[in-house]
Amino acid sequence: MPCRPEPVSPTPCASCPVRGETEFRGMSEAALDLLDRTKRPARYLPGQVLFHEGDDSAGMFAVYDGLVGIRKVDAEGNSVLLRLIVPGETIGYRSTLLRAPHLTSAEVLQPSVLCFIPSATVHAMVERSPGLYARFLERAASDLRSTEEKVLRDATLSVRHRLAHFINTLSERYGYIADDGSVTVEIPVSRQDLAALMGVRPESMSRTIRGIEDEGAARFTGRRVEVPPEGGFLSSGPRVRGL
Amino acid sequence: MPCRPEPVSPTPCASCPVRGETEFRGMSEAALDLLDRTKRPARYLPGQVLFHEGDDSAGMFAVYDGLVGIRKVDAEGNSVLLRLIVPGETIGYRSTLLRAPHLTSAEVLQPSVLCFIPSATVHAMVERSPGLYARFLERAASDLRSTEEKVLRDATLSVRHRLAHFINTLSERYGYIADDGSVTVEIPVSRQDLAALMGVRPESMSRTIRGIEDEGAARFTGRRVEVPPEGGFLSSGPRVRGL
DNA sequence: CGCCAGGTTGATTTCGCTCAAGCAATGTGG
DNA sequence: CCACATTGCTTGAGCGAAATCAACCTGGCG
Repeated sequence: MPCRPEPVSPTPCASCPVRGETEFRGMSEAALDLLDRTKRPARYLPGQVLFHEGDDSAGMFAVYDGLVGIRKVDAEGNSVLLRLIVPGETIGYRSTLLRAPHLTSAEVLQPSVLCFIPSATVHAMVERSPGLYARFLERAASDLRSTEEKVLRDATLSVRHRLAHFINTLSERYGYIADDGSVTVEIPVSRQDLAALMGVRPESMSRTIRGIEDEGAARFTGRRVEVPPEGGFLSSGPRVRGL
Repeated sequence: MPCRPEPVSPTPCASCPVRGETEFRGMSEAALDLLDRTKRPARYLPGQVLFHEGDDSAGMFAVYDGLVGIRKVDAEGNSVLLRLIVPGETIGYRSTLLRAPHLTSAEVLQPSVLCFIPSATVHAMVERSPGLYARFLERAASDLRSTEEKVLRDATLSVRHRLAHFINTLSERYGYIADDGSVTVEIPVSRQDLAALMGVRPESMSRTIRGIEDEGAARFTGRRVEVPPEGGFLSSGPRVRGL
């Protein structure tokens, strides 16, 4: 449905505002130069798929701006959204570095600017700066940590508490605090994807939100949540199962 | 409850039967020599804890023989068994390499022989053989993959199907095929841990097993399962939700 | 012997799924 | 410009799977 990625004029990596958070921080001039010459920055629209599970990797993507979702689908067509990728993070590093097929698919969720970095460039860079390996290992470890935490949350928390936790983490990036202390958070994904992110059916998501609204713990309007001060919803945090 | 680890006489790494599957395959003589001089092989008994979540890492463990479980516990005391570590795998590499606290705990589940490798040794080795980083990245990627698959399975499959899948994977290491084609699998963990591995309560595990027995899809006796030929249970594989 | 942890069973409840319909917003072709 | 699909979200009714709470075995082990 959406159109092709539209190339944008490259920002030099040296002055890239998010590079300091990527694996490409602290690299040599030469390596940075190679990156500058071969990267392909482009604008992507929601719905565009960067790669599918099983595809061979042509390279990795660095998120400059926007939001991308990592999805995994089983044989019966059930799917979960494993995680969201925000600016400063990279996508597809595993497949590129290990020259292995993708194990997940990646789909643009918000209008985004991504730098595509061809496999050859990545391999050339890790050859020259061995420190890069350590960075990617950190990234892998971080992804592993968050996925393990997700396993634990999904196994022990109710949908409601999982949602609270998710909105809590969102609030760091997508939240604003009003004068009265209430917090408004912009949820950057559709209801369906929100459900896929919590590992439940869309209907269950709807009902959970309904329940929260009914008791006034928060107000959902479209993709916006408003949590009252001393939010009966967020600050309650993960408690016992039935609350 | 169980006693201390009991040191065993070291097998030289050069003739270690499982080294070919570890990250320490294909290393230089010198590095291997360092490993030989500083590793501390010992025998461990079920129940012994190698480290707790939050502990600083003193080094990593290589599993020579036996079985270790990786556990994660939340604030309310709920816990899941994230994965089992079998011979040829390493434990605690993340914390050691990144000099970060452990994010999970590790508990011996079967009588085991483990080589403890002090942090200093690990760091000295990765300094000298940069290829080691690639190996650990592979390991991290592999752990990430299996954890992502677990998220998907837990979200989409019934307890029964998750159990079938688990026994299926166990059968590769712990299964024997009888003359009549039936498969017997040794389950190397307690019922409690089996439940924690599936992310359910022990009672639910009991009932699930009961249900499978009642319809003759398999026979459970203690820690042994016998699945009849053309196993109505394993080969059925993950199907629809309700089967 | 009595205790205790691990495991099973029973009764009940609750949560989330299924199937089905309804509804608003958007798009499309005549 | 209107009739009509389509898509995303919500709601309802009923069901089923797993949690909860509680009791009760069983086999080690002091």
